[in-house]
Amino acid sequence: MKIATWNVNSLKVRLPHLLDWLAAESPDVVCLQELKLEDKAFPVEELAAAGYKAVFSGQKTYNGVAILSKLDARDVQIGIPGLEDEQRRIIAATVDGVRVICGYFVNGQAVGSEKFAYKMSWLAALTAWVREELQQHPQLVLTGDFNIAPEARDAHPDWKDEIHVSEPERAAFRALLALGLSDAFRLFEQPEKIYSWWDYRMMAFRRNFGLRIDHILISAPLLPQALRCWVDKAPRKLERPSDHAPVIVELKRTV
DNA sequence: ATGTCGTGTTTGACACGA
Repeated sequence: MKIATWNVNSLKVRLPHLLDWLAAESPDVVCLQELKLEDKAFPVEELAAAGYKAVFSGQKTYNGVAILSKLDARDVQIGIPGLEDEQRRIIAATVDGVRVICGYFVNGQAVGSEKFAYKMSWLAALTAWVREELQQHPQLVLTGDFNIAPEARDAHPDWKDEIHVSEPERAAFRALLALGLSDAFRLFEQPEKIYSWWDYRMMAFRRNFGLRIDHILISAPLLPQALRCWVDKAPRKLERPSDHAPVIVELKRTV
């Protein structure tokens, strides 16, 4: 069973990339972020033709999340319960007995800004909710664009901005791990300087000037099932790519 | 190096978010 996350930065623009990638990689579950389209514009039929069901929560221009799956997605939850938020950042569903939470975490813009305060309070609300979800669903995957590079090795050495690498953000990431989750990528030996996002500017991708901010966290009962986890840079090399590359975890599980 | 994208509107130029 392969579970993937990909910030597509406009599903409308990236649909051809996505369909090609689904055909090539055949993931069982795909969490998408930054759809940037309203629900009525979601490409339900194109994805169904590719063999995927979809649940989604979108809005005009910004944000928007979806879970694609070969099997049915059950018990769909949109947004963090109890959190007033117009920004469509969270969708959760149960697929084949695994609770999948797909998140487009707040960017935060700059440490100390109003948006940063929103990021930190949003992270606190998410953490409290995921704690409850874990009690209901021991087999849980929390994945998406976290907009946090957890450790120094997850940021290019020349990264100077504080946002995405600040201590409060990293502490919030560790608080999620402390719920009993593990960063699937770090369960395995990995090459150095593996990132999942590169700014469109400054020829960042060519220079590998990136951050590892897209993550797949898995709960303890799933640990024995984890086979591998990797970043797939192939779609980032195409014409008109998303600024993010997909991340995939493979679980030993029959679907 | 206010650099590139995607989307939207106050639309063929600029604002915003990332």
